[in-house]
Amino acid sequence: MASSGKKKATIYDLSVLSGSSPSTVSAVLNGTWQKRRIKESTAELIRSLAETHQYTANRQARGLRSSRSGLIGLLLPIHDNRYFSSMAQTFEAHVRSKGQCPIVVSASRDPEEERKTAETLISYSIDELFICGATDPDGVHDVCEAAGLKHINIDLPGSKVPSVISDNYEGGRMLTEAIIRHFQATLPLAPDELYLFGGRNDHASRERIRGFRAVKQELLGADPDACIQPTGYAPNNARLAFEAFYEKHGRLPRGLFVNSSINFEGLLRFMAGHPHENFADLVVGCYDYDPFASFLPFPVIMIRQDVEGMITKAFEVIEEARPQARIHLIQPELVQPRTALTGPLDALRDIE
Amino acid sequence: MASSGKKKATIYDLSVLSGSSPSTVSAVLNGTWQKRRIKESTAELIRSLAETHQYTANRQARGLRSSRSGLIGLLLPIHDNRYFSSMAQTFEAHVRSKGQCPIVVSASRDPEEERKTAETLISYSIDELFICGATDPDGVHDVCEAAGLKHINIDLPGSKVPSVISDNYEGGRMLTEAIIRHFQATLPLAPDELYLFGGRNDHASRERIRGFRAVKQELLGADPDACIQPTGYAPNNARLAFEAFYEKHGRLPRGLFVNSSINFEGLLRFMAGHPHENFADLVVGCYDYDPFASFLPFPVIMIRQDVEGMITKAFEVIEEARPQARIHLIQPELVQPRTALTGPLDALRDIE
DNA sequence: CTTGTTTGCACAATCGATGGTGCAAGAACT
DNA sequence: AGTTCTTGCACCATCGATTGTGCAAACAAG
Repeated sequence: MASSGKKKATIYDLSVLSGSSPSTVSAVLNGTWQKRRIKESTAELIRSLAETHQYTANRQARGLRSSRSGLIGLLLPIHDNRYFSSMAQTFEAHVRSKGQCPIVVSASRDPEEERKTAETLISYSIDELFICGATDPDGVHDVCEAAGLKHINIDLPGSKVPSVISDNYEGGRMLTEAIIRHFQATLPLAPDELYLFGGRNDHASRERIRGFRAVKQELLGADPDACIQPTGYAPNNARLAFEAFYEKHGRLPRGLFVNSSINFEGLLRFMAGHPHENFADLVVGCYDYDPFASFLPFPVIMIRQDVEGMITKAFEVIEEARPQARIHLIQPELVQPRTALTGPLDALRDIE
Repeated sequence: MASSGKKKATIYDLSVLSGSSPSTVSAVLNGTWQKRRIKESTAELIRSLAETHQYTANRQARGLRSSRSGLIGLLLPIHDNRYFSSMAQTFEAHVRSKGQCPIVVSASRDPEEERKTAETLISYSIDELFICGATDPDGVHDVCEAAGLKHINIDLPGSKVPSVISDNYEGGRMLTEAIIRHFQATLPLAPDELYLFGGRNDHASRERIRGFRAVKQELLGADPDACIQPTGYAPNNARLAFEAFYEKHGRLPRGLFVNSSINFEGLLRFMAGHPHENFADLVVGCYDYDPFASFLPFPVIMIRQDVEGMITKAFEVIEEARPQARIHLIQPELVQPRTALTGPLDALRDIE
């Protein structure tokens, strides 16, 4: 690949060119020169030399010396999903606005991989780590703790440091209620016509399920265990669960609470094998927002988690001196069918 | 945040503990010890000490010395979109399998930001840079070139180094033809009933438009200029264009070629203000695949670009000794309506 | 028992930036 | 003129790992 490049200029090069010492050059270029009483004219000279020689500091050297890197990490389960990708997008904007460099990595919901990934990031001396949706937040905590790295949990809580998460109980309630109300004008739902699919034994799923069951009890008067089907997060497992149900009952439940957009993809895979008409009376509630899903041929009620709110709060909390290991709840938002919300992309100007 | 952490162990700590010199410790731990004729027993001792003290090398120090970092960068326009997020997901898997650390950053389609972001990555001594969907690939090239950094273009081509991109002309043809054929059984399309919306003056859009026009000429016998509406990539600009058309004609064209899923979101925003029934005879072709979009209430034909293929090819090409600045075309795939394809996530096991 | 080899490792310079300390020249003051 | 400040910068150790070089001890050969 193209590599004719001469070596990058260093403070030593500039020190020779300017006739001052490396430390002076360093001070001028990193902004501490006032403190070091460098003459304005000297600074000016060095700055212009740096400009013409396209100097940029070697961050590895700086980081080595200062044991900080300017990197702020975000550990995600996956990239390929609107919820997490908007998390990445929003995170990036925040980090950039602080003049630091975001580094976003995914760890596939694997506790071992989460820890190893954290180790790797630590070996680059990242300054802070945002742990988002980790399967084992406390495992990652131990790794961070041992390295003295500031960190915080998002999306799924840990018990050792503060966590900023959606109010999943309330969100679960809102979504369940919205599904039920959607049927009230016509043929009201029976308790065993409203199922929850997807998710597993994590805090978010448990809270959503708790909200789901509570509202079913309140509004439908019953809450059969069989209506809870935590099939994990893989789309294909969800698909299999839908197939199994369909096989057994000859149809889907009229009301579906789908635990995440990833699980919803499992529903799509199921549907690909069946004609649309089979789902004429279906109402789906999905715990996650996706603009395209909102316009599907059956009513899709969605929950949009407040990603911007969570990231903002997380940055506030992580800066606190002695943060308590408490959970900060961020309210999610109910999104009616056929709604196209704006997202982080709308903050970007479109360069034509 | 939690920071009781003792300092991390260094080779100097281990050298004291083991009674050997730092260089010996270094050699043992980085695998060059055979070459240095270190006794197996010495190596064993050091390895066990490293184990019990949880030693991990400081990559900034290593990178400073060796002027490599183990980081491989991916520069994206945005995160928050299934095409680019699957790019990130796939890229990450490839980099991890090479034992290196992926670093994914977005630059908002802004040429200036693209260059600055590349500069930043370079200051961390990244080893390679994959430039994906850049508005100004050659501008980024100059920055990389000056730093002697290996790089390659993906998705949008540059003229200075190899590029791996979709065959957008062929994809445009396929998609256009599929839209037209979709109407042939019923009431065939007239030339002025098939419009293209979205995209701008970039290579991908130009090629897709070229394919679009060619097929219209071939199959419909005409290709009016007015049918090309390159509204940029922002969803809201696309929405405005649809509104304007609707205002003027009282309806949308029956056939729509939408340049990207982001532009498609603009169509959704337009639709949110109008009842579904208005779009009973609509057929949309979208140049990008999104599983939810594929199941919308009107036929949506999509193009899935071969992300895995592009990334694989890019890794091959970037390793070549003297790569030519040529364009490698990767064939995209036509996706019929109501199709739920598997993606990079399916490679992950689901931990229950 | 001397000379030549091989084995096994230690030493020290180096990557580029940072920041504490020291010191000369000029200004201010007595 | 002598003393004390202040200004303006240079010097040097340091961060942790890599790597070329040198050298003693162990061993083999004659």
